[in-house]
Amino acid sequence: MPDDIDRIIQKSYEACASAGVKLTDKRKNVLMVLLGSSTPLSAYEIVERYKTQFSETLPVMSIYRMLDFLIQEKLVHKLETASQYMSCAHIACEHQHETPQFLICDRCGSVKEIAIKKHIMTELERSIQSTGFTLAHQQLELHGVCKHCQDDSVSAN
Amino acid sequence: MPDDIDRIIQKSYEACASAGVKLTDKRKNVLMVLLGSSTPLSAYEIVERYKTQFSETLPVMSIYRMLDFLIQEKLVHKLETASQYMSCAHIACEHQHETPQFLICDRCGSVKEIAIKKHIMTELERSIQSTGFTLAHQQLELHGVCKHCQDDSVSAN
DNA sequence: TATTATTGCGTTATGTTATATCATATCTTA
DNA sequence: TAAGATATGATATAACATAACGCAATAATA
Repeated sequence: MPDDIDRIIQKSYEACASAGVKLTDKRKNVLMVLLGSSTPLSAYEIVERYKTQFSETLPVMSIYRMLDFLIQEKLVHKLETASQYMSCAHIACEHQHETPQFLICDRCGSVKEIAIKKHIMTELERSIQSTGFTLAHQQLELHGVCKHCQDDSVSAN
Repeated sequence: MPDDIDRIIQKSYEACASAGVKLTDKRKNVLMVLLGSSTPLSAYEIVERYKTQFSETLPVMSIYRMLDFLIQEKLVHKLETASQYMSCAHIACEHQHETPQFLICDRCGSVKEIAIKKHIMTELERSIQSTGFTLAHQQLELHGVCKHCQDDSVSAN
């Protein structure tokens, strides 16, 4: 896992470099916090973890700014329905990013980022455009219960 | 328009009656506030409008409770991505409610509630289920720019 | 109709998420 | 190294939301 993280960080540096922006130490650390979490985190939770992991207390304001940066560079997603932030699952992938679709487990809070099939998205878009509406950032957030939690509740019976 | 509202309120009473719950005066008034607004409102905005329309100041806490009730009875939707509330566009319709899909204009704040095509939703669901995930409340919120605002920005050029 | 239970709502306090504003520090580059 | 740009810190406050407790109105039932 740490190997993975190193590789993702490496890729992140490259992405920022080619966009002409800088992945500062603190921005990188915020990204590391998110990479190290199995669930998305709120800005305030990031403050907590940052303190634990890096022995430094950052003001929330700074965290929000760094999140803005990371979101801009598509290294982090914001889950609007949960007010939480998570690292993009595809930083180290070679392929282009597609429409992100998030499956949010309302029981354990875990989130799975899956790519929505192109043709479904195309149809969706078409049905939207017929109303004269133009989509901005396409992102779907769907709430439910993940496989793991379903299994748990079965075995609990 | 007032006729429409009367009819919707009437329908709402019936829906609550058959669900065995009560649409109190205040709950009804909150619904009226939402019905009278062309855009979704935050809980705090509802407090303001309630004061104006009904000359009575309700605590936010109460508004939240009434909203919870109205949402439960499917008379009101919460837009998670905007933290705002709006009356369901289909209270007075006869047909069953389908997956609500909201097109939220990031420029003027207006929201259009459209029904997503059944087969698109089915496909979406299938691709989700293949991951073991079970959907809870299906609701899509899509952000963009509405036709009206697009036209405005064209004529502004 | 008196008794009790339930429901609806008010009140107060506090938690959570987010942004505005101005100050300071650090990095670039001429 | 000075000038300007970028990044971060500090403080305050706004906006959204819930917890906990209690009272009052209504409903259920003896």
